[in-house]
Amino acid sequence: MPDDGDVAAAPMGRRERKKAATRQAIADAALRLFLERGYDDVGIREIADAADVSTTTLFKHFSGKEALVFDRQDERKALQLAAVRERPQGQSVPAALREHALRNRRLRPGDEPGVTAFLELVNSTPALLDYQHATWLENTAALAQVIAEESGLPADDPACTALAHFALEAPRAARRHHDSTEALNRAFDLLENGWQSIASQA
Amino acid sequence: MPDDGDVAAAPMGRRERKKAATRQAIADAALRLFLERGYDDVGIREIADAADVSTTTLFKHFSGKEALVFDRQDERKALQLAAVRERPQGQSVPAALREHALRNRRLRPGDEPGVTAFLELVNSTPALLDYQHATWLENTAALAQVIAEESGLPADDPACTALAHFALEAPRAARRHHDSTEALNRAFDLLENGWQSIASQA
DNA sequence: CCAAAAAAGTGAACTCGTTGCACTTATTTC
DNA sequence: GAAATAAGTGCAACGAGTTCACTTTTTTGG
Repeated sequence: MPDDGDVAAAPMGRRERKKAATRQAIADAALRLFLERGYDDVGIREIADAADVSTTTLFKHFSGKEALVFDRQDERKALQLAAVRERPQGQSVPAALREHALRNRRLRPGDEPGVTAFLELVNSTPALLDYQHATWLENTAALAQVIAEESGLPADDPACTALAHFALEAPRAARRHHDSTEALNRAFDLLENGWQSIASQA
Repeated sequence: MPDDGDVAAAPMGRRERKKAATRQAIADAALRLFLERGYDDVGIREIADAADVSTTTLFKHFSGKEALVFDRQDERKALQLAAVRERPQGQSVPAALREHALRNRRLRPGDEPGVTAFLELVNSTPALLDYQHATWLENTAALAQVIAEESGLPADDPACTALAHFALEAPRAARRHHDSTEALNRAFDLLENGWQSIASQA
């Protein structure tokens, strides 16, 4: 309680700071337990106990068990939109999406050790893969709009939604193959070739 | 024991017939209750009671609550594969998939009244939409193989998986737009145009 | 400065899908 | 006809998620 060591980062009241701290404590406890013993073998009540809060409080901060793991998906979404908006001159929209997808694939050796363990956790837990994909797809509308802007097509052209949706699905389609890089490339070949005839009508 | 509507089925023993009857009783009770009061407002125990079985028995016949609603998805999958295999001469694979998708869209006027109510139930229940889509996607591998056969591409070419996956996703992408027919067509335009350059390499 | 609103947190009880267990039938097989 | 096999039973339990009535803390404004 007597915690006066202010680091003065943002203009936050005490209340907001405490709230953020509670949230962080919960997320940290959850991630630690999940990494130690696996997602399915850790219960909500255990997490709440470890973070020293009640389950009620936990659910006021997170919408569900899966949400405990993905605390920062909004950033990923924004990065994807930026990748399209700020693509090199002359590069097509699907080409930019391809590049971005390739760049953000399951990371290679030489990342922070925590990151590897995190991805291992996600990739080995069906419930987490599903949740991640579902939230990833929420970017469809925003991405479709960016695509429309960048292509000069009407904002509500269903072709933009289609490209957005397919681009977001591509990683999941590639997941079935041993060589995920080639699979991803083939999927984007399809989209890139198909998009040419659509974009040329604009 | 009422006569089975099934045509020329294998010689069923009494045991198998009773099992099938129990299964049907459960499915019937479930659908009736769901249509009467909505999916979320009917519990498993209620359904078991209505079908006069125990919940244990219910779960020996169906893998979960959602499976009670979709008793015959295998047929739909087989029909899609057939639509590609038996497409008209000279029609491309994605064109056949487009036709099939358009033909099987929801709610054309003039079908049996039960069908309309059923689709209404599914389309208004997120849990059912998700489940339906998940099982629909299970057709990806089979569809990819048919595509490979029909295109002369290697059986494990990721491009086939990509086209299969995207074609199965197209209806979901189109769902966001008011004019779902146009949206579906735009999505398949993308795939059809893109596929030309891939298929021509075979 | 202090009362009262607002927000965070609590703990327990509850719903609901789902599973495990020990058990009883009914049917098939030898 | 006995033994193997499979269907079905009833009940208790589990865990995720939600709700409720309640306490504590922080903010606000007269």
